[in-house]
Amino acid sequence: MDDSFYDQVYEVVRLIPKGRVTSYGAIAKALGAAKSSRMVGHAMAFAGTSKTKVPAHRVVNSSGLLTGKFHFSPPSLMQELLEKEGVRVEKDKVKDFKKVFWDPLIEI
DNA sequence: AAGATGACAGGCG
DNA sequence: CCGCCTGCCATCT
Repeated sequence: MDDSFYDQVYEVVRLIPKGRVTSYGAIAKALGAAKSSRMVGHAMAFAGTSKTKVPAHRVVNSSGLLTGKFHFSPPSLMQELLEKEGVRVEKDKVKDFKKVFWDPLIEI
């Protein structure tokens, strides 16, 4: 569980600048596995248990929806962290998603 | 080895 | 605009 697919995801997520968010599909694409978007999400679930600290709260689905907020403790933590970083969140959705969206393909 | 699962994505009604 | 179904792929039991 170290040099696995998840580790690749963590690296990308860790590169996400503060106040920015990205989508699972974008990360999957950056890893060269656009169809493995689900694996990205699964990797995030392990992010909290993984040795490496991963800002999973900066990762949302393609609609900017905080799908995995329930995996946080408390679930509201995800939204709070985002707002604290300057990301507007409304109804579990990222406001101005296009503005705060960070494309790993461009950075990497 | 086979089946079930999942923080998704895209398409359809 | 919202909700449901299917596809995809890696991991786990």
